[in-house]
Amino acid sequence: MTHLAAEQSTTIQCPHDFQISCGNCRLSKICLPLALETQDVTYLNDIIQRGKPLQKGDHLYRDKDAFSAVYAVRSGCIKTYRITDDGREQVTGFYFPGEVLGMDGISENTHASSAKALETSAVCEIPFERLGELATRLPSLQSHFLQLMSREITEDQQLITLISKNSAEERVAALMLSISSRNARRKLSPSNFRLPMSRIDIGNYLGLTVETVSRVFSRLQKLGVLEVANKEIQINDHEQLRDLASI
Amino acid sequence: MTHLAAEQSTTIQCPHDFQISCGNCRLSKICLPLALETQDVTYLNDIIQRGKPLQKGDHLYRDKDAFSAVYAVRSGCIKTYRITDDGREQVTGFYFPGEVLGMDGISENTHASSAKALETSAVCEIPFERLGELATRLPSLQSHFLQLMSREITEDQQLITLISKNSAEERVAALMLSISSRNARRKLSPSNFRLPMSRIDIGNYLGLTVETVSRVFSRLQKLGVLEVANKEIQINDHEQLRDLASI
DNA sequence: AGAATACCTTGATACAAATCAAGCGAAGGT
DNA sequence: ACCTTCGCTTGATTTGTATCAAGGTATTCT
Repeated sequence: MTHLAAEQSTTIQCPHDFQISCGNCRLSKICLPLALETQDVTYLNDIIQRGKPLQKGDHLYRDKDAFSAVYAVRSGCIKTYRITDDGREQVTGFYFPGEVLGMDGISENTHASSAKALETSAVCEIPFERLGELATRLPSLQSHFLQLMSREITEDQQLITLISKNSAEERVAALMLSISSRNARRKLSPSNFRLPMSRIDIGNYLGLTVETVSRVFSRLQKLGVLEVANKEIQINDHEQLRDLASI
Repeated sequence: MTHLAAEQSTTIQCPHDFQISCGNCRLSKICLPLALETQDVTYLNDIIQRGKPLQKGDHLYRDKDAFSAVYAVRSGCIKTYRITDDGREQVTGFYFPGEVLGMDGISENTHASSAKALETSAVCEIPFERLGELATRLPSLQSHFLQLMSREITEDQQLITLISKNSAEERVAALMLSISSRNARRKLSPSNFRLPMSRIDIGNYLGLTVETVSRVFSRLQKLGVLEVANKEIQINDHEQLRDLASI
């Protein structure tokens, strides 16, 4: 939760880069109003702490940790998850650069889930208290933050629907399309990407076992919809994939 | 969305009653800070519109409707749901008196789900714009509203976990326990209540078919955990029900 | 009151995904 | 370089829930 030393800020520049590299992404909803209304970007540096570097497997926060900040992903990928009473893991989300996580801690002042880096990642810490102070002065910041939370709600509800109404094939196809479109938003290839998460994580997110996920990938490959080489995914036919996802 | 005529305010008094009858419930999180900080309850009347009466089957809002307010349930029960691409219904929540719904509309300015009364109900309309204005002046109101949204997120994530990791029996048991504890919060019997929703709704909420829900109720009754007479539920053994829900 | 309709229950069967099992390849540690 | 571990794939079998089917009960409407 501490400010990182100055010499690290050269490699992880935050938050300036966001506005340049992610002008159209989720995070811009927080950064942009600040920049626009104050006409002073240094203001941003004041509220958003410099990037926290995380190694693969590091926890950003754990279930029951005190809540003090939300986090914007700068690079890499973070998964959030809960552990059920019988010890199994439920992945509740994958967060890519430009996306914000940690809002689950607001209601009880402790986090209701854990967040773990799936690969070497950097996040920006946005101290909640200062965000609150600032929001009272900048109504647009407040409304953008509410939008962020509301989006989290609708996305969770989409996942509920996906899990309870769709087949294994539809679920996997939908996730691939989701990652694809999030890549597109980041100006990356929507057809060619590396999955940062394991098959187990995918299964735990979609309510499936590893074996089923693996079989679905094989089936989709046999159909020619996509090619999969371990973690490398190449989508050959977006149209057909959308049909299979029935979205 | 309009203020109701004055003569109706005698039967549906709002929001005074909330603070008396639901001092410990969710809604208090919105009402109380207002009352405490202003020392003037009429202030509340200014922001919270008088109750909207709804008949069974009436819609409070529909998917894609313009978003202008959130709603606090005053009496009755409201379900929220989405329609999937193939026409099936996914119930995303049941809202009892003292609970707030409609936050899904904030991100896109249109509702992402529909809300329908399961029985004769009354709700309070809380115009979002005025809530926002007021929140900039009352930081505690703002933080309470954020808490409300955060709780919605954690509850949705609990449902995700329930659906993807638990058996039919566990899901139904968990729902019964949830309704039971929400009744307790309203000072109603936690052991004896009437279900406002149909078996179909329960199934659509828990990701099960009607038949499975019905079979589970029969099984639980055979075990002596609860007694079910159509919509009347009597929980005989909370302990055992918790075990069955594995919560 | 009686008919029509919606809702609920129970049984038989089918099926998709879980589980059990085994082998393979890549990565990490000594 | 070898061994161990972890992650991924594929096959055989089991199982929980969906589906199909039919009858019963409550509710609504005329």
